[in-house]
Amino acid sequence: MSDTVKPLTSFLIEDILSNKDSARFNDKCSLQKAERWSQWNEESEKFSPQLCLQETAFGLQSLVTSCPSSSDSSLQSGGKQKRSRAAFTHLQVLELEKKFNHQKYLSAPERAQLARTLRLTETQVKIWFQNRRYKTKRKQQTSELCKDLYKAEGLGLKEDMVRSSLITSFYKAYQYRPYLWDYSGPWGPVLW
DNA sequence: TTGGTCAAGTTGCTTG
DNA sequence: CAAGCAACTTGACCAA
Repeated sequence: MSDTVKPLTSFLIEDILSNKDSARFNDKCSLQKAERWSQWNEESEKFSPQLCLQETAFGLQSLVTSCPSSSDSSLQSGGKQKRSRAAFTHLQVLELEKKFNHQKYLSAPERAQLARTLRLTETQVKIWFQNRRYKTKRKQQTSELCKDLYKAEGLGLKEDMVRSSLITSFYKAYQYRPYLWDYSGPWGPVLW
């Protein structure tokens, strides 16, 4: 039995809410969560976290990402709005990585197109590319440092020590997203 | 509890 | 002046 995860964006929330009486959405928990999300998204225009629908082998659907529950408070003690952090789906990240491997910078129309395709906002795509470029640069700097250390004589560094350190750091970087391995580019396994 | 990851926030700069 | 960028920082989330 394999489950698939789909991004749930505003149009899907609307879909759930408009079909709340149908058998398709008889999962009360999902409906309540969608209603809370809808309210929460209206209250917080700035943040639009992604939800996911989980399709099981039985055709039942339920929301699988974290969202504000009735017991949750989106307000912190100081009365401040709690910051949200969207978790992009595997498919979204894969497509973003694919695009990033092809080109490091997007034009406005390209960004809009990608955002539409992935059902993300243009800002989310823009920020993702900014963060990705910075991450790439940091990884390259780290690997350069490792190479320099390896080259440096007199430090007593053995090749297998450097290799092992690189493998450890790369494993750590991808431990939660192993599916990105193939898209890791020149800062990835090429290092060794 | 702690440390790593990552989307989003912040700051300062450039460009058109 | 708005928009986008680099270079961080922050805060939520997760695994060990």
